[in-house]
Amino acid sequence: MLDPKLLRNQPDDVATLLAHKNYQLDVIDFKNLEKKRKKIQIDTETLQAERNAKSKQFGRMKAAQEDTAQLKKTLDVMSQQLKQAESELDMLKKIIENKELDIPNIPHKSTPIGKNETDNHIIKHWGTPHAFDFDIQDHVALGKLYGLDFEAGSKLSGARFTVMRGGIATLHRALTQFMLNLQIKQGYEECYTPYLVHENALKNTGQLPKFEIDLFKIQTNNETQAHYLIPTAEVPLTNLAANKILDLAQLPIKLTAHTPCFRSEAGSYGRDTRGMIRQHQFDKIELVQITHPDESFSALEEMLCHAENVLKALNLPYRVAALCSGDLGFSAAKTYDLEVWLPGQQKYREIASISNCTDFQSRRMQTRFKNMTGKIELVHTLNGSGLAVGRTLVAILENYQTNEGHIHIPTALQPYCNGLTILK
RNA sequence: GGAGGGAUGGCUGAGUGGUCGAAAGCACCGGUCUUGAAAACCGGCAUGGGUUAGUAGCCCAUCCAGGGUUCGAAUCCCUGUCCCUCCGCCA
Repeated sequence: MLDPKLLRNQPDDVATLLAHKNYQLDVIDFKNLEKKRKKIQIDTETLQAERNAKSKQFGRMKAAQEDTAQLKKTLDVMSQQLKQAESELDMLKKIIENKELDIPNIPHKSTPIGKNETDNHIIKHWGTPHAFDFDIQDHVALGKLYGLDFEAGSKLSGARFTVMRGGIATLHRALTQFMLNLQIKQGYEECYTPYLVHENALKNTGQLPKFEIDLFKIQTNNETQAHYLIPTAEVPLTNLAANKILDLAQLPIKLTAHTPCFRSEAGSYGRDTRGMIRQHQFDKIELVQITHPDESFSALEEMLCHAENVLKALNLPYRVAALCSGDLGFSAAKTYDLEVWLPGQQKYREIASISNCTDFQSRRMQTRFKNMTGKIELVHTLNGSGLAVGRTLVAILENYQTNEGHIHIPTALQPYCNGLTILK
């Protein structure tokens, strides 16, 4: 959520910034609602103050055994008026709050302005795509040889589900362990969290109320409150700090977790239907940092390095994109994407996304800290992949293939593979 | 699944209808004392919102959440959530 004061005091400036994110803020509507709110709130609070004063007087008179009949009459009337005023105010506040929950974070000034992914800035390349002197295969053809079973996945659960067996399953598991260990070494605390969360957790990180369609919702018969499958571990990890006032000394908090992620992929029909690039369920190592507001942009650079180090250790060529304003996610002020080279597609494909959400999430979930002067301030939250496991597996299959259709296992993963060095 | 107990400020914990935003202790901050520190003593110390030029003042709200009773609710009633203890079941 944006700072309501900023929205109130400089709605036109905010609208301009949001336009860069392809979001149109209805300034006139907003100003009108605010004007109404202000009037009703002042009226209501004045009435409340009067009621409070008279009620106290009532108590005093009662204690002194004076006659309170006249005063009670006045208070009866006031009480009725108040009920109406309060409910009117509540309704208006709800309307405004619901609108505010739909407004995305504003892009940071270092985020390049642009319409869509074609305007992203490629800021760096690492490694060179391997030149193969034979006809290469894509991960679908290669994976099938070693236990990647798309048919079994769709038989069990439909499109966009995959079963992994044998060598592929080992490689996938080795990747998660390798990545987790690396992130722990880079200073993150390893966590295991629930994969089902309440609506509120998703509201805090910005997936709800706007993007419910992207989520899997679980509703059992005897439950009053639904659960949602997490679309990313960003949700449980970031929410660990919800409703807390942290000590300055606790910052930054650095967390990592290996979890499955569940996404309905509504609106991406027909995209990436082949292979395991876009699945309803995939594993990811997530990184989260909770930082002092002054430190968040340096933390973003640091997290980018932490993600890059995974690809470097696996010797996979990649590039880094600074997302333009129009391609930014809902909660992000600035985002870097890591794109790995996929020989099978002759393309760089997103394998990690690292974002600074500034105070957008912390305001929603009330995560604050006491600064040096004892004043309470909102923290900044960041999240990033370290990395998406399924897509890394795809990259390894395609980048490490041989003429015979074998797969070399990267040295960094071999300690986790029970002596396996090659899939053949 | 059955039976009971509970949820109060950063923490512990008192408070069963009015003057309670809330005792006390701990923690924290400032001061006195001290060569310095500790101890002791004195003082300060909840959050959100509104108004405002204001991190001044004033006002409103908040004692798990949502409803209700009442002129008035931390306190009484209803519903929900979460936690704890015992029994049952269970990886």
